[in-house]
Amino acid sequence: MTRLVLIDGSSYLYRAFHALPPLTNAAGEPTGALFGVVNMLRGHLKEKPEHIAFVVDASGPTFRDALYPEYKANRPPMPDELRAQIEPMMEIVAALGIPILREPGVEADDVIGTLALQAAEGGLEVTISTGDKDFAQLVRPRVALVNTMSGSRMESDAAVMEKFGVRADQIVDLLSLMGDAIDNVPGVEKCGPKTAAKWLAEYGSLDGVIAGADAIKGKIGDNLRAALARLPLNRELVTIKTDVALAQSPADLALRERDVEALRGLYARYGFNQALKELDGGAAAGAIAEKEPGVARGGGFVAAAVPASVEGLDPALSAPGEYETVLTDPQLSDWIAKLQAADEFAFDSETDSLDPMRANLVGLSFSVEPGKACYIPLGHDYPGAPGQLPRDAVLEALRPLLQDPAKKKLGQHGKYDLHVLRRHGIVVAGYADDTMLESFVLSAGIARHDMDSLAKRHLGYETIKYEDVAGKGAKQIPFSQVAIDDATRYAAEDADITLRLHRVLSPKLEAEPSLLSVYRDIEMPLVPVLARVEANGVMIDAEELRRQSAELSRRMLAAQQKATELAGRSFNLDSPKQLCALLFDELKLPALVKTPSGAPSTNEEALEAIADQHELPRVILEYRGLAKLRSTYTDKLPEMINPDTGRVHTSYHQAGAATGRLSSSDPNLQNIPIRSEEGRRIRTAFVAPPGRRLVACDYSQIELRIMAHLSEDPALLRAFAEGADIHRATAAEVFGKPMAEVSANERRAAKAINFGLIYGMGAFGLARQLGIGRGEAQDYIALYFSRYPGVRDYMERTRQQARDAGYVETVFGRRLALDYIHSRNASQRASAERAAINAPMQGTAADIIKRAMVRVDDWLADKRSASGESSALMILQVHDELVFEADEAFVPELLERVPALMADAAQLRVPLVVDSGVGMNWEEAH
DNA sequence: GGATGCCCTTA
DNA sequence: GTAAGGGCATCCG
Repeated sequence: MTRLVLIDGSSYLYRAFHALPPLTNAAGEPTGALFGVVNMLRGHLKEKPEHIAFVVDASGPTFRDALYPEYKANRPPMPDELRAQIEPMMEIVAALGIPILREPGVEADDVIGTLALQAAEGGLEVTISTGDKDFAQLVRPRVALVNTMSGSRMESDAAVMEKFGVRADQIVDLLSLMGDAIDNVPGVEKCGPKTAAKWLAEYGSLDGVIAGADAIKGKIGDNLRAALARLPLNRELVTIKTDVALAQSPADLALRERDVEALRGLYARYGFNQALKELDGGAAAGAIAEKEPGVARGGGFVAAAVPASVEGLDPALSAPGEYETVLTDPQLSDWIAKLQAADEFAFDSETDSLDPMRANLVGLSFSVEPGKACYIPLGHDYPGAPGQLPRDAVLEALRPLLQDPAKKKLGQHGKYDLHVLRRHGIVVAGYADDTMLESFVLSAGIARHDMDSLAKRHLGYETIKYEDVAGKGAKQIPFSQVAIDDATRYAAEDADITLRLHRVLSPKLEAEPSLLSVYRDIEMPLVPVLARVEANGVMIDAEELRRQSAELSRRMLAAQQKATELAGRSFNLDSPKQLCALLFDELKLPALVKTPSGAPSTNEEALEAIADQHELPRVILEYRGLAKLRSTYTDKLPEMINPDTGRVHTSYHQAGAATGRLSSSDPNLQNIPIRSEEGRRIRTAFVAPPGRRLVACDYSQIELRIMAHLSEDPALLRAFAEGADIHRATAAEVFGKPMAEVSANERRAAKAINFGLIYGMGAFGLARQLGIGRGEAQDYIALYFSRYPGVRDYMERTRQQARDAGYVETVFGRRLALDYIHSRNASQRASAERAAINAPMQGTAADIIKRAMVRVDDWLADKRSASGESSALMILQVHDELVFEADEAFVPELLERVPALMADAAQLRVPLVVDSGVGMNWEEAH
């Protein structure tokens, strides 16, 4: 069967231009769109189609312009950087031997439509390659659609139905109803793909919908009726023609010989090194290497088109797996023997809950070689479930393996499994590798680290989703109810894929010594430590919180009554929308702040700004503060007490924040209020049990100290060496007076500058923070940099590093990739620059406290009271603070040792200082 | 019931 | 101006 590939050149050029960063070659010529198109073409040529064409729009009007003068009228003019890439693109296409079609007076879409049908009728297999969904209307036998950018492929009515909810022959009607903003074709207001598909399912066709329009209820029905008159025109505009007169027929479109010399020149000129290598080395056509300069920070496009790192992958790593359900003793013995013989094995547990502190074990899976894995069901209890091996006996049989520190184990987010197994009596040792953390260390800032994403990205493998076996939403069933065959496919795959991912990710880490050490020396040792901190949990005085809730309720009610009185009517104080209408429409108060979407904001800043003109804003702020405390904290925390332990157990997410910080959820114990008086009271409910105390140890000004270390600025280093109040010292420098004469206001301004520096601020932000003019803020900043030139140089160095390498690093070598550092969108770019400034400081602080946690945990390990209980437990981490619960008698030893361990967790050019406090509750200890 | 917008809490 | 998680309203399916 001969094949014809029809490439929608214009569509790809535009999409690649917008999807890729503004790459340039050595001469500074823009190459981003070109790069995307060239890789797309090489992908197609790899399939060696016999016939191929690259179709582009000719200049000049077409029949659609005649039909509808506004057609495509709101398209912005082509950017110069894109226009400059068209000629080179045509040269490369020609040199590749691909026929180019450019038909005057006919849009590329119609050329493609006509050729596709002619070819299909002539018996060719046609593939239309485009980023434009409108082409779905052409899908039929022998005509398939492929989008190399999204990686999607539609070759049948069924695929169209799956994507759009209608048949291919209904696509035109669907598009007519939806309209097309890009082409300036207005559809039915508020009618998107879902609504349009629903109507077409009901009425069969556009004509059916038009005829039945009167029966459609609601606002959307009105919208439909308002649009009725233009729907027939829409249909003409969105229909791709299949009968235009063309000079060429499919037979004229044979792929020609490529001009290697011309290609060599072009590739070299535009810096397409990988393509060049393929020309010279004769490597597989279409290969795209991940290491190609520019691609690493190119991000999405290449990864989506052809998963970049899949190239050169051992085929065994992307093949389907063979999975075994272990239901008998001999099978179990077999697998235990395999695990014993393996250097390292992957494991995964299945449970009936996402909360590792409540989950019951339902099954275990293991893998020792790619493609081979087993699932041992232990707790499937649906009616008719096959007999399973007894859970406790299986765990006993596995115990020697799981608890052997010399037996290396591998998982994906294994902290969860460590919890589950510990709660079933197995304390796993030798947990050596975690694919989530491998990915986190390798590509923080550019990738997700969940298994499904990793499998797709690194193996080109589409995993079975949890929803596929257990359903979703209200209909979701617990894993114990999932049929064992389905469970095996899902669960064994998890272990299998984990092992395969490790085979791909591990060598990448080994190749980068600094990343490897972040992974080996910081992240992996932290896993069991975090598991212990989470398992320890914190004791909460639920009664105290309930009292506070009641008190807050009373005050909220009072505020609500006052607000109703002031407004002259009742309204929902929680609704920004109603508030907006009331304050800005009815009461005509000025809307001084806008939300990101452009609506008037009712946030604190906006309300403060109008608080002198009306009493209501102040009352709303009062209500908001109280409501936040109650709903988020005093009501919620008592609900989160684990019934088994009587304590609250947060989850720390180790791959959560791109800078390397931890995040905390369920509940988040890293944002417990402290600034306001009533908020701080919540901390009195974080208590120590009788005979124990809470001890809080926090790093003082750690990020500024890191800034001093990184910038090596003499004045800053000196201030820290002398142990000065850093904000006061900054004020003294900036305002040119002795420390003792710095006013409270000057110190406040200096503090704002110091914080602003850590966040990569500009004059605008500082002005806002201090409530001063931009010019004045700029003067402060200039003054600051004149006193601390080392800091100014460091900031510029960091930006430059981010631009050159596409990433920045912490003191310990952790990297954060900055995808948007070359964005042509100035605000995105500025944002990436601020992140670049902040990440080394925030990230180094995160590295330091992580190292400290491992050391402190190790020190605490054998500290026990006479009764054998731990003398002290690490119970919380809040970015620069560690909280412990300790025997009263052990507190002095803890205070002697822990702050020192924390301070010694890094050797910087300035001392690290750790403050500590002790109390019956967290508020007192702080 | 799920996604999104807005607002607010922390370091 | 950096980094997070989460509650409530609202819109849509």
